[in-house]
Amino acid sequence: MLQLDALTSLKRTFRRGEYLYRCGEHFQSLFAIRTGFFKTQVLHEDGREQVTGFQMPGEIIGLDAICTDVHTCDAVALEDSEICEIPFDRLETLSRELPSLQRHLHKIMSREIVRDQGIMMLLGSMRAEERLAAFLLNLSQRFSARGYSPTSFYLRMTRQEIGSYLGLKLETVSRTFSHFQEHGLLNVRVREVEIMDLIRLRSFVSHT
Amino acid sequence: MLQLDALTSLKRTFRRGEYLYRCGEHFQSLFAIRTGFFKTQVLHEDGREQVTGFQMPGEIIGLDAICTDVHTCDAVALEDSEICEIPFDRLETLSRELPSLQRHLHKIMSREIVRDQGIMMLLGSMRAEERLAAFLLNLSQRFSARGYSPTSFYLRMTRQEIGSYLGLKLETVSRTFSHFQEHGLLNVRVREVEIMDLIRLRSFVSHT
DNA sequence: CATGGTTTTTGACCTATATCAAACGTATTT
DNA sequence: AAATACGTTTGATATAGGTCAAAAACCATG
Repeated sequence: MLQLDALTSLKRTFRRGEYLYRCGEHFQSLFAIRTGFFKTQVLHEDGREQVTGFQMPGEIIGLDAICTDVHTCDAVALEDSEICEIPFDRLETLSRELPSLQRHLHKIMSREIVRDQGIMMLLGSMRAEERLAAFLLNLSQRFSARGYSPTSFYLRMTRQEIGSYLGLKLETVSRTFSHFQEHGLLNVRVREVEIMDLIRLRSFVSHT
Repeated sequence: MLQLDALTSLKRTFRRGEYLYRCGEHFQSLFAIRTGFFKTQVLHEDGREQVTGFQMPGEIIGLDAICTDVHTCDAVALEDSEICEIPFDRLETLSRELPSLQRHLHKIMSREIVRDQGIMMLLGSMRAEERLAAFLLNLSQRFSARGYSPTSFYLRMTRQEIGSYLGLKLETVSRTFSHFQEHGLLNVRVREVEIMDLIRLRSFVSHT
C-alpha cells in the first residue's frame, strides 16, 4: 500500500468552474477526488448537455477514457477541490504485482457500471418525483458514508444541472422540490436541503 | 493467447427465453457470446422492467457483477444462443501475467461505461424519434462490424423490449417506426427492418 | 452596500408521449 | 388446419412534464 501512495503522489487543486479534463483530451491518468465536488457531462454538438454524474471525495473519475485513450466527457469542479492524479499505466503495472489492488480496480470499474444501470432505470422508467427522491437519497447515503449528516446537506449543483442529470427541465426540478416541501418530506432553501421524512421519501422511489 | 483459449473452453447453449443468469445469483464467470442474442434487464420490485442492453456475438456480459460478486441484472437469450464461460478469478490471474490481456479487460470494462454514458444521453435528452434512430443506427453499426448488412436486419426483440430500453412505451415505438416508414427513411415489416436512408436517419440523431 | 448578473420560483399554457381500447397479424400448439 | 396466445398497429383521449415569461431571491464584484 506504500507503493500505491507513491502512485498517487501528484496532487492538484481546482477552483470552482475549472475543468479537470475536457472531452477529446488525451487520457493518461485517473483522478481520485480528495476534497470538493465535481460533475461529469457530455455535450451534444447542438448544445444540449447531459450531466452523467456528480462525484465526491473518495470517488474515481476518468474510467470512461480507458477504452480509447481519449476522454469522452468533461469533468468540472463544482467547488474548490483537490484531486490526486493516478497515472494509469503505472496503476496497471502495479496491479499486476498486487492482486488486491487489481481486484480493487476491477470492483471500482464494475461499480461504475452498476451505478450507470441505476441511472438508466431512473431515466427510463421513473416519474419526476421518483427521480428526484432517488437523487436525494443517493446524495444522502453518500454524505452519510463520509461522516456527514444524511438528512441535512448543501447542494453544490444548480437546478439546471440536477435537471440535466435526471432528464428533467430545471423548472420541473424546482416544482418537485416545492411539492416535497408542501408534503412535509423536506425543507429546501435554495441549495440547503433538510430531509424531514427519509422513510416516506424512500417509499416514493420504491413504491412496492 | 493459447492460455486464453483454455480459459474460455466451457461452452453452453441456451434456448430462446432461457436465463443465462438472474439478478441476485452468485457471480463466478463472465460470459462471451459466441452466437445468438441476449438482453439484460433490471426488474423493479413493483414489476416495472428496464432493459439495460442488447448483446450480440463477441460481446461480454456480466461485468456489473464484479463489484459485489452478485449479479445485478438478468440476462435472457432472445434467440437460441451459444456462450463461452470465463471464470473470473482465472481471468484475473492470467491477466496478471499477460499485460495485453489485462489491458484488453480494462478496455472492455471502460467501453461498457462509455456505452452507458451514451444511453444516459439518449434517455436524458433525446426525443422519441431521436432515440429510435440512435438505436437503429447502433444496431446497424454493430451488425455491419460483424459482416452483416448495415441496412437490412431482423430485430430479435419485441416493441415492448425496445421501448423499455429507450424509455418509451411500445405504442410510441410502433408509431415512430411508422413515421419513419412514411417519411421513406426505412421499411419495416414487424421485425424485419430495411434502412432506406442512412444519411437522413443519422441527421435525425445528431441534428447539428 | 449598491449593482448587475445569475439562479430559483411560480404561473399559464402547450405538446410529446402515455394510456386505453380495439382490430389485426403472426407464431405456436393441438 | 383450426385454435389460441402473443405481438403489433392504429385511433381517440388524457396527462406529465415542457415552454415561455415574469418576478423574486441570491451572490459576486467593484
